[in-house]
Amino acid sequence: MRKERISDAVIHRLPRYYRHLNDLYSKGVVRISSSSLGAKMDITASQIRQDLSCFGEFGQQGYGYNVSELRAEIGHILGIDHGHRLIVIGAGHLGHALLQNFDFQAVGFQVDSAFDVSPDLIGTEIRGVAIRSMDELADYVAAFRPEVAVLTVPQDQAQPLAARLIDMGIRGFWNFTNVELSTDVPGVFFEDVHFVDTLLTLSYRISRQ
Amino acid sequence: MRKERISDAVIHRLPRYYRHLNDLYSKGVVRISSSSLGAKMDITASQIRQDLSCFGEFGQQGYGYNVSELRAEIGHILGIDHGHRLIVIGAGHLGHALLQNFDFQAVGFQVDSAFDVSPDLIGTEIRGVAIRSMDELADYVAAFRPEVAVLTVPQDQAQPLAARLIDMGIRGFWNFTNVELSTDVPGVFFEDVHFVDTLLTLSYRISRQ
DNA sequence: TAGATTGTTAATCGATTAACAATC
DNA sequence: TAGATTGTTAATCGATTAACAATC
Repeated sequence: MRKERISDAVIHRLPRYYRHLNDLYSKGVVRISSSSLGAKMDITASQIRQDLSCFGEFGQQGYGYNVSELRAEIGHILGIDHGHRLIVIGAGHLGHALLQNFDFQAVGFQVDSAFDVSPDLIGTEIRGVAIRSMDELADYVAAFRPEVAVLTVPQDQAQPLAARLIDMGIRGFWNFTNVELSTDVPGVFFEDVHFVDTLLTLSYRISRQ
Repeated sequence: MRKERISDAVIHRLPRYYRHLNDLYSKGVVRISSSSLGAKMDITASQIRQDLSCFGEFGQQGYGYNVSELRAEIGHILGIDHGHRLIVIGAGHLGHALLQNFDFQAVGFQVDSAFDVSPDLIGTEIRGVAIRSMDELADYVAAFRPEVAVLTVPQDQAQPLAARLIDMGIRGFWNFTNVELSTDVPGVFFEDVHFVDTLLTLSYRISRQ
């Protein structure tokens, strides 16, 4: 039974399902039951079946789920087949690390340009991605209409830059600065990657016994 | 009323409280009520008071909370005053970015060494942190007994490396590789920073209207 | 057919919110 | 003192788990 409103709890489990199914797929596993997937992921079979039922019926009684099929379905739910265009703003160490290591294509994002203010970087290329001047940003966005921007810029620039980008039509922010971005423009989404939060959670855990 | 068992939901909100209190503190705000903090953080005042009550009584009726005091209390709860020692394993782009940009000291971690296999990197220094050969790892850990390791190594090395480090006595992992680490040794904690999960969440959101 | 496993409904559990007496 | 706001108890809401008929 498809659900109207999907809870955040479910949404946040989807990428993890996708990751585990990818893993099974790459190992050549053909079918899996909710109970064995649950064992692998350390969650209940019930939860898996409940979660999936929000989006459709992907299994078969007595058999379980076809790994390749379910992987494709969840990928589709996550929108990896939309071919979203993405730009990277800030090509310092972190931006560079992402461009160098992160497989944007594998999750359906197309990147061909990053932007920075440093004359040393402008004109260079990282893994086929051109680093352009921030002066070109507006023209580029107007011409190629990317939907998502990755922000790896200094903290104090993040919010005003986001505001500018929203005006230009950017609808998603993968934000690596340590500020929480916001807007009153509807249909704009932020994913803040707060490194410090996860390290503090770890600190909390190792600090008590 | 202090709680026995603190739920994960509460634990995961603590770093965010800390971040916001830090922000208020740096702006010179002296006191804040649960309702104005709630407005700033977009959660209910009730939730804030419930969360804090797991750890003690930090407010005052009719007044609210002293920002500096509450910040210190939450910092203490998170263990930022433990002076945990930390090492970085892998000094590629991401490791480099972290060493260059991330303020470990501000959250109470001491770092003086990173480890890598690349001869080009071994012997160099990033922001005062020495990059050493992986061959020195065992001796270093035995001598200085760091508690936390940051993993920014290739995927296939992550799990065996973690096993080795656990044997050496490492109890916390800040894991940037795209694999979920595990162990049956008790008292060892993992914080996986799965970049791809947050980007997929963003993808999900921008993909439906 | 018999066994396995689904999707879904119902039961349980836990987390969030509301209410309020206590008190600064 | 009067107003504000806490910490906590009780009420509500939502998420997780259990159970099971349906069926491959």
